[in-house]
Amino acid sequence: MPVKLYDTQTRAVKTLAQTSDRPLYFYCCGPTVYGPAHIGNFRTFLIQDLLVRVLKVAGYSVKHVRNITDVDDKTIRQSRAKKQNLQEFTNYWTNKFHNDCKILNLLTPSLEPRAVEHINEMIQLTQKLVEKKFAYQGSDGSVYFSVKSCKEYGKLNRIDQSELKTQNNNSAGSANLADEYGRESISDFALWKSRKEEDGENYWKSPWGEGRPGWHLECSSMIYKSFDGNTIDLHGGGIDLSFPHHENEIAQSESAYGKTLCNHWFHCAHLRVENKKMSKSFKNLYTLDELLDKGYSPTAIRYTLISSSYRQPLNFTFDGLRASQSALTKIERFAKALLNKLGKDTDNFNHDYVKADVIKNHGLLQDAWESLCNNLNTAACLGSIFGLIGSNPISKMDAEESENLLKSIGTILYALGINLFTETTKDSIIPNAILELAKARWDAKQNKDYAKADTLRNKLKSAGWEIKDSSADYEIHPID
RNA sequence: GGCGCGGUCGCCAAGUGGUAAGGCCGAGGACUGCAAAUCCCCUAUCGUCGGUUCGAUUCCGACCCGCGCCUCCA
Repeated sequence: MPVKLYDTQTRAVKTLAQTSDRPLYFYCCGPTVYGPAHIGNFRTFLIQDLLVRVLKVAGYSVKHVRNITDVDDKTIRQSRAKKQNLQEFTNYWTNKFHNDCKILNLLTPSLEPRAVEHINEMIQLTQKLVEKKFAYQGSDGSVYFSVKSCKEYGKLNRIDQSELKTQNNNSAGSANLADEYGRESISDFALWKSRKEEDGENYWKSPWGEGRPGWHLECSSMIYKSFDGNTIDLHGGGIDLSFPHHENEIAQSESAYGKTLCNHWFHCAHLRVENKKMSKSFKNLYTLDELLDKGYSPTAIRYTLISSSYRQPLNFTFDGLRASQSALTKIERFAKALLNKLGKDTDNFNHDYVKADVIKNHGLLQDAWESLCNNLNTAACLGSIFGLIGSNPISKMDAEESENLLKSIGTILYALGINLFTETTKDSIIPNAILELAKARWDAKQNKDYAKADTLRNKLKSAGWEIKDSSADYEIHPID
């Protein structure tokens, strides 16, 4: 099944095609490791992960490279503030990032290059640009890319160079003080930044003196190294990176190497929180830990962040999180009913069914699967799943049909990165005293001693547990 | 000012040139000793005004409103 995806550059939905028999080359701008990633960052990483998963189920092989930005203004500033050396500091936050990724069920990329390990490549790239007269050393010692030397500059974002020259007059932001740096033109950007006092020990030797790489340069170098200088098939990141970061990557790489950097650009829209832009002053910039502390499950968080169109800004709300949790419960009930039909319990569902099987026919969920292949239309996919659930098909199905449907659901859930029945901890930590009270109440109820049953139920309630009966059994749940 | 994105049921949200998926919440019903859970069931003409068309929410134009980028923010 071909996977189609919107391309920022051509502004059209295009089919992703693997070049010859090599994997699809996919590069993502990864995190800058100077603190915990927030859920907005994770939206982008989750959408990228969703794409990789969909590609796998669709039968593509993918080389997924996601970098770690571990040397830049922020990492240097923060590490010095904490009086740690840069590596010690970024290692800590890299580990934290990996841990968060694991909790959110992100697949590990094929390769995770670190910027600080590519300084030589960055110097070589800068040298090449200087030799070819695309770059120059400014009066402050830094090396800048000359935007006017690059005729195609602006092609990703359709920006006219004449606009760039006057941007500090037209820009909504504050004036961009060109003379604070040694640039010839306001739109030129730094490839190599000369050493400054505030960089501390974080500098490297180069033909232009001691200094450190510019941010844009890092990705160009890591892409070149990771994919052996080949044009890559797909490049992703948050929409804010489209300009200037990705535009600058194109300018650097294509000017230096004379070949197209990337054929397809994949950008994820931003997250808003309670309808406000995320910011520390609004106190709405949540990290994964903060949401987990509030009692939301990782699966519900993941579901919330991937269940609407990645090209639209997502308004993240706690109502939305709760809605996701309810929706997931609905899917779990359905899967459980199917499993019951086969005489199975839920314990091994994720292991036995949630897999990246490349199957031709997704049966009753073919529509759901095709929606995912169509520009990652998760909303339509989920709509199909719930449509099926609502049609109440299980009673009419035999064992083989039930088994097939479970396989189809498992495959789609793999693509979505959703595991079911993972909230087992709640049940496993019920104290024995509570278990005994609940049993006593159930027995009283069976004996039609309702007064006693209700007394015991109230007792449980005041201890923070509620009972939910079905005809043959009961469940114990903690009260939120 | 430039480049973009959007305005669909209370909230979230998909979608199509032929009269609107789905989720959450809510109403009603069944079931239940009661409750919960569960099941059933109900709720929109798609920002405004024009145009094209046999027919537009879907195409075109104008307008109103919201949002993003144009500062090393995913």
